[in-house]
Amino acid sequence: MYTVSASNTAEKIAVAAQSVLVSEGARAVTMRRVADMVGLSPMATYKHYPSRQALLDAVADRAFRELAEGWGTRVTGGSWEDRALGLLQDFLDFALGRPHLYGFLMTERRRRARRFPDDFEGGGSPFSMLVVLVEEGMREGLLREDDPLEVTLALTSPIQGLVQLYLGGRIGLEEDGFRGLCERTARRVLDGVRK
Amino acid sequence: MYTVSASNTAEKIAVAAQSVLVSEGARAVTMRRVADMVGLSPMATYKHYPSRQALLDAVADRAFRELAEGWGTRVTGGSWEDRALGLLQDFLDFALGRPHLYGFLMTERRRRARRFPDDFEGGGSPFSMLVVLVEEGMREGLLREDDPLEVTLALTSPIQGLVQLYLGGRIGLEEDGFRGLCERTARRVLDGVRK
DNA sequence: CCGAGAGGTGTACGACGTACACCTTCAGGG
DNA sequence: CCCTGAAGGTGTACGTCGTACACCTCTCGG
Repeated sequence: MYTVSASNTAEKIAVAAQSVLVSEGARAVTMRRVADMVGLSPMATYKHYPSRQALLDAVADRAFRELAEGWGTRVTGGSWEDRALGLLQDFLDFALGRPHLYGFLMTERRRRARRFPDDFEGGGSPFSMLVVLVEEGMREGLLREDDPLEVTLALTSPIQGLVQLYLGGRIGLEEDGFRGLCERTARRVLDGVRK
Repeated sequence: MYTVSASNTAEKIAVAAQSVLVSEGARAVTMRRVADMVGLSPMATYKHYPSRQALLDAVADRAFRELAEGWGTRVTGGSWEDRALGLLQDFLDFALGRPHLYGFLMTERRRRARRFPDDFEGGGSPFSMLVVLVEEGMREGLLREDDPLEVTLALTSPIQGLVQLYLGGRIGLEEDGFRGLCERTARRVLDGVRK
């Protein structure tokens, strides 16, 4: 018999940390503040996580797991293009709906996830789902024969670049306008900009 | 008659801050450390910059100005494609050669540069140079008629996305391999991934 | 019963940004 | 000539942060 939930105090701490991270960003996640939210002294946190960094790592893992459940739920049928753009919407929902979390997971996190095929390390990332879709597209003759992983990168990286600009305040568009820009950009990659 | 260099102490401070930023990142730029490098007490810094944030802003401005001098020097002639890929190389030289500075200017900086046509706010950014090239490409019938700004974004944002992944340690390639990936990705955007 | 580990506490240290009061130097107007 | 005020520099101190450390107090298996 193994313990199902070792100690939910650790979980409570992670939940508190995650809520601060989501609403105010990683800088706002202080040990004292998190401990306070859970009703503990700051040092009690260290009985569950050896350091702030370890706590943030745990939060990252939690967040990844939660996110993995939501991917690909928007559009499950329809044309190849509909499904691809559905994944795009899922990704933008996350990036624009939880910008602090996005910034934390995408730009601050080092240490994890190597080898770009993994991207989000879990199997259920939008990246890996798109890889499957790209392979399908090649089989069906919709896409040019090419390295599926690199083609997927060609489709995802422009969105990541645009989101980076948008969240950095460098694109003067409302959210709807920005979503439109992302979709147009995705189509340009599909069809090429060359005559 | 106007002052040519108001006070080079302020400049010395900025230079010191910049060197720390370039070699170790923005987090490592502390007032005490910078002051020490210049041979001042920490509080003396505040006679020249009202806050750490203001100092970092000044460093960002310096860095932008320095960078603007180097763009587009690599390839001035050759085919349209050669010149476009030359700008790509310039950009990668910067991003991979000074990763901390890149991260600071591209992801940490808020406050500045709105309206994506500006991008790097100066006229001499690789973005604005590429806009010119894209407009030329459209005039000459090399590129499909389209919004030049958005087409330029379609060409630059994948690179930014890839660099973000690479600097985040999420792409398991050596620098040369990564540069190759960037070039192949740029070509995929030019030609489209669709059959 | 007891001893150990799990979980909790308060105190304290060193780093940080920076407010504040103070000092020095020096140019220029009375 | 003094005297004033700005420009530039100093040391001290406060509040915040991560976290090391010594300590306490349950609970439970031997």
